[in-house]
Amino acid sequence: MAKLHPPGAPVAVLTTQPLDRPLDYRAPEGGVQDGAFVEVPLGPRRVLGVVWGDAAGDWPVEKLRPVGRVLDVPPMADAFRAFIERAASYTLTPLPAMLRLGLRSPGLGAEAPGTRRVYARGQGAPDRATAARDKVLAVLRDRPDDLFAASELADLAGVSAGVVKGLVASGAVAERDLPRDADFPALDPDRPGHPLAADQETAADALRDALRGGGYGTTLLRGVTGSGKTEVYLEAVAEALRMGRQALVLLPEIALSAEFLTRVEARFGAKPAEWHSGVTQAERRRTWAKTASGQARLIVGARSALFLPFRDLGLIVVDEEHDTSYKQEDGVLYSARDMAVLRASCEGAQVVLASATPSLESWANAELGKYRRLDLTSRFGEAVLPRLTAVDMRGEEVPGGRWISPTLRTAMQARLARGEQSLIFLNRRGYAPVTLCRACGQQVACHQCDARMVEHRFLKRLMCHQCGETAPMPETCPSCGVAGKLAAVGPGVERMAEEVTALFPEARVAILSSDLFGSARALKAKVEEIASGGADIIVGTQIVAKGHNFPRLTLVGVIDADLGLQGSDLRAAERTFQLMRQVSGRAGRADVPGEALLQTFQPEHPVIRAILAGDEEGFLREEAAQRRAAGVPPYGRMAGIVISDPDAATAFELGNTLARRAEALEEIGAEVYGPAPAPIARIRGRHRVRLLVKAPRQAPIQPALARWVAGVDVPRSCRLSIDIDPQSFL
DNA sequence: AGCACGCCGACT
DNA sequence: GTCGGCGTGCTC
Repeated sequence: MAKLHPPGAPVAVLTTQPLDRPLDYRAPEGGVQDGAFVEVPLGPRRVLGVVWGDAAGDWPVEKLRPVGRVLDVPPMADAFRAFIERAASYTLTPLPAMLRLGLRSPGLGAEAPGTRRVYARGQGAPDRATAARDKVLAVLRDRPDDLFAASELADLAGVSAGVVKGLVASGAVAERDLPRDADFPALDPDRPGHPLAADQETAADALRDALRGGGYGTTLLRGVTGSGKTEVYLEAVAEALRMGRQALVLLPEIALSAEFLTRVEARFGAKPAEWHSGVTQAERRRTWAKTASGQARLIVGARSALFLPFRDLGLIVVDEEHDTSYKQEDGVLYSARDMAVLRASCEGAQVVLASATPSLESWANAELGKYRRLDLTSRFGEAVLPRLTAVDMRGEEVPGGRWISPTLRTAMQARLARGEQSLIFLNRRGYAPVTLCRACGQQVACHQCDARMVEHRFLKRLMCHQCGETAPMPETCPSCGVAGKLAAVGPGVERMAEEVTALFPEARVAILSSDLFGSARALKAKVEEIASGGADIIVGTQIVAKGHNFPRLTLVGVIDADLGLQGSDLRAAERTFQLMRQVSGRAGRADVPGEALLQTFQPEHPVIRAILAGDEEGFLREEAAQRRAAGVPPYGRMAGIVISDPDAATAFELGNTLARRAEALEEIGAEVYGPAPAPIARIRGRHRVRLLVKAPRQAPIQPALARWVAGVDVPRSCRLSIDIDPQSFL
């Protein structure tokens, strides 16, 4: 329980300053509670911190400085502090860096927010009717109970904000000031939901029981695309709300949240709070405060929402739990899926991991009995799973510079004739992955990275996919200077769109690729346009695999099913399997059966065969057996260490020193591999060297790694990062 | 992270 | 002489 420290008592305060431990201070007048948000003096500055328990006592009491101000915010709950500690030691992240994730509220410690002016339907009639005024009144008639910001209402009506304000005088539009920290609307768990199919009802019952039982538990909720996973876990959310507890739903991509918010509104009668990079500062501030007070009951967000100050968290849902974007790859390295489980175990909450294609980790945990497992078997409505067929490219006549086989072309033609949509999938952004000089044979490469520059014809530029650097498309070869000999080699989505347009000049072609949209909002608008029939053929990268619904889509053509199988990464098979299943699942959701054609040069490859057979259990069992034999995750522990330095020799020297002095790792039975150049050996001008540590499943890998790294001197110019459970084992 | 302290090169 | 470059180390 949170302890109260009397005035003048020594207390520990954790700040976000990189000091790797809390510092001791003197409790202020009136005392202070554990978890309180405080301002403390640090050198010449005042910084934000959190009271982190009793003082360490290793600093002379007479030298302690007093805590400054205690902020008027609910203290950080014991469970949240425990989570930050455990997350820090699990990921080997310094405590202050982990705390920083939990203090991401804009303006924490600043004065209370003011008001915002909102507009709604008024009682009066306009003094004079104009076309613009009618549009505004029409919007208000459609949504009589909504409150709008002036600009929001003007946007919806397609007029300027002046029109809205002009209507206020007559009383046709009512103007009100709302506090910026207004409560979120109440969610009603007892509104009638979608009628559930029998297997959905069984699964929902199991989740409700788990919640009512109290305490921590994790459930893997499996169901093919369209089987109604969302309806099932919304019933778990409803149960958490009934119990008076909070719920968190994590989504892998912000663009998906719009559809989800609509479903929440349909189920609970109001929208939940949102937390992701697209949310404004003022709104984030409100969400943070209302999460801390417990007033916000359901939060929908990106992985960073795991670090919100919940008052009583009862449920975390990780939707599309296999999605690789849940792994944070820069800054603090953590897997949101694993951190969700950790947070839930600190909070005594239930976790639901939902996916059509679960990660091998979650599947293995369910096999071991650590997770409960619920399977939804039937596809919702009448829709059936798409038929999957391989197109053996060895037997297809495809001219050079073209990638669509006659078989796929015929299938697309048939869809076009029937007015149905086709999706051409290629997981490669840009026009062509390689730009080659036909005079000297060199490929155009990034100056700062060991990576090729990728031509983006829409941008009319070359782009490095590692560092984001762009350059104008050169006229002459950067290596030999010869003009007019640069040639695009290989396909990217932009080039596929060109080929599709050439094959079907009458078709409307849309490209979906993450780099073609400046904002999540623009992407969302495009997706909606396509879904409502605004395109005949969609050409897309893996962004199309992430749960967007295209009801008219009946054919998926995978240009290169072998793409992900190249290289020797241990997760290559798992990733390819998941991606192919997810992409194929886009076809035939409504009442028309779908078809997926997978172009491959190796139809006999075990992974391709497993995908075609649709034998997910068999695939996972086979993959699990191989991982077990190799002693790799989830049947062994791994950590990746990346050392980077402007000078390659310095980085290698540190790598070699670490490899030589690995006693701390040998003690726990772990092995060290490397150093070797990292998969991308140079990024932004820094040379990267990688070591891999493999340990037995039960070995205490984190403390051993900490002792190991502490035993060597890291030169100032070197950066060393440790990634527990790395995604790629290359 | 900031910020101060300090130890060397080019200016009034 | 001293102004300021940024390498080094400290913050309860």
